Amino acid sequence: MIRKHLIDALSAALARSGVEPLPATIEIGRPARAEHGDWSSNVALVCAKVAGRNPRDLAQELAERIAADPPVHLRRVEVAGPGFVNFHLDGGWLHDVLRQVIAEGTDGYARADFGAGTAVNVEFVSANPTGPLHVGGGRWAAYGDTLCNILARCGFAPHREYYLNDRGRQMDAFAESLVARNGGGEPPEDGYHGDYITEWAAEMPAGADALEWGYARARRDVAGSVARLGVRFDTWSSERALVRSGAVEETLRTLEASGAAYRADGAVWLRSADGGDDKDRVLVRSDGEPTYLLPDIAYHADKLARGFDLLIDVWGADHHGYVERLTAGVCALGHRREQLEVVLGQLVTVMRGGEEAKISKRAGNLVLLDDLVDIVGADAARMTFLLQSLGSRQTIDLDVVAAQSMENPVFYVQYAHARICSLMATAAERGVDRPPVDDVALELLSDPRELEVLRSLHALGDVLAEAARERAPHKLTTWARQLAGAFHGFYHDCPVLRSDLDPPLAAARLWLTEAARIGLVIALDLLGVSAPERMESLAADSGEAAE
RNA sequence: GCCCCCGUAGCUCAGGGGACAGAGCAGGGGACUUCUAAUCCCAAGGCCGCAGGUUCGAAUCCUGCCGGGGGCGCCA
Repeated sequence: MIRKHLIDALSAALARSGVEPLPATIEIGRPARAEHGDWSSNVALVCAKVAGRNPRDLAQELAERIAADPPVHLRRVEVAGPGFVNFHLDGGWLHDVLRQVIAEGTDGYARADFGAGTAVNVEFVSANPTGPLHVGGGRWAAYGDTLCNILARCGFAPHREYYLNDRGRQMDAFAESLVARNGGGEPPEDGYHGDYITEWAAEMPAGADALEWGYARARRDVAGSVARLGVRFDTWSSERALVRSGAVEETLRTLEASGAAYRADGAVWLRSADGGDDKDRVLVRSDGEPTYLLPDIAYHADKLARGFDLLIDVWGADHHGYVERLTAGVCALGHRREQLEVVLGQLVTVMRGGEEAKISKRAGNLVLLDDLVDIVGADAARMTFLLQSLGSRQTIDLDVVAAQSMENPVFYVQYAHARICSLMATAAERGVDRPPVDDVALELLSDPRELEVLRSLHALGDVLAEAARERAPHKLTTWARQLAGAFHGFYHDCPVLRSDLDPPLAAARLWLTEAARIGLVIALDLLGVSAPERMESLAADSGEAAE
């Protein structure tokens, strides 16, 4: 709202100053320092060169024109630094924000439609169905799920998908290991040696097909683990089913027919080097077995055939070398490069007992996602994964996490929400009157603490759009912490229900509190973290309280 | 050798062209007869790995180096 008014004013001033061509976009931002005003524009700096003007002079001229025909809420406009045009506003623009938050509520506020209904398939986790999910899998689960939540709020139509590599050598080794343990023996050398194999083998009914049974067992286990984090997949795709359907063979035929694949040395190769890869890659080995790549290409073609406009794959960074060949294969089938986007996440390092816990399903020294959730709870676990960008490696020290679980930022944010609920409950108890927001004198909200909460709420729309566009859900986490901080500060300095408070101010503050609640609810919901109405006591939750 | 990611306060990390770089934790000092102190405030803490370049402006973009992690198979 305010942004549009200011940009319009700048645009008009530029036109009247004879600057042409007018810049394609005029950007305004929120300066870091209060003395630089509420909003700031660099247009004069950007335009100075093409306009053949001195930036400060141009900025001065723009400022004068704007002052002569001031946009709403403008108090004064100044030129600063090398040529910034700084807008100093009255608090009214923030009171407008408050009205908007209240009017639009948790469903409507900060909702965008730039996704334009784009059907986007987000594939994440996709760990092999040969065992329980380890801690690292939680990062992909939390990331993928929250990304989908954010995309949905921005107008996309996301679909959560898990791909199961349920055939091949490792599945055979997994099945053999189950059979061996079931018979009281040792798994083969290259089999799976974890304790869970022994446990699962004991559960396996006599006469069961170990591969089928083990697959179902593992899948159920993974589904249960991610469900504890609040993650549910819309589709579990099976590689075996894909093979059975003939889609893999058909993909091969299509690639060969178009010349994208060729035979050499007894194998079938993909001309991936033409698509930007280092070299051509084998699709079918000389012994007739397809490599990983061929069914993967078929799988991605299948996803596109199911009507998705965009595929987002969330992979561990250890697979980065695989991106180009898959992309080349998908493009060779006639799809556009932009339809497949691979997000690479750095791996999670788990520390235990002061040293790195090497994660290997085969060796069996797993640190399970379930273990982490047992220790810190689902909310703290999920928040932990969403704290930092996927590009930076995450180290989870189980000892530290257990010892400091109460210091997890999730409680800071949840506490803000709980405080609000408590405030509202007290207000209801005391029968405090809260007239409709339109009847309340919001201009009474002028304390820096109050305005800070409103500024924070205003930023949510931008934060969400950025998080969606950059596939960076952690930006929302950062925002939630910021809003919670602003609210805690407000709560501390600005009494809402104190008896000596003027009723009009109390009413305005109650609405401000309600707006903060709306912001927190939106963020916590998108992050997949609960918004408790009260915090459980500290003592009851001392580390091993596993629910 | 080539490719990808990272290097910011003692620690864990935000910030990823805009003005004087932020938060949490640890450590120092304060604030509860009050709507929950899981909170708040103050002080302290930085050649933003190094060196060049682009730009009116670089922690941010480009190049090179250094350091850490990962990947370079007719494995998955």
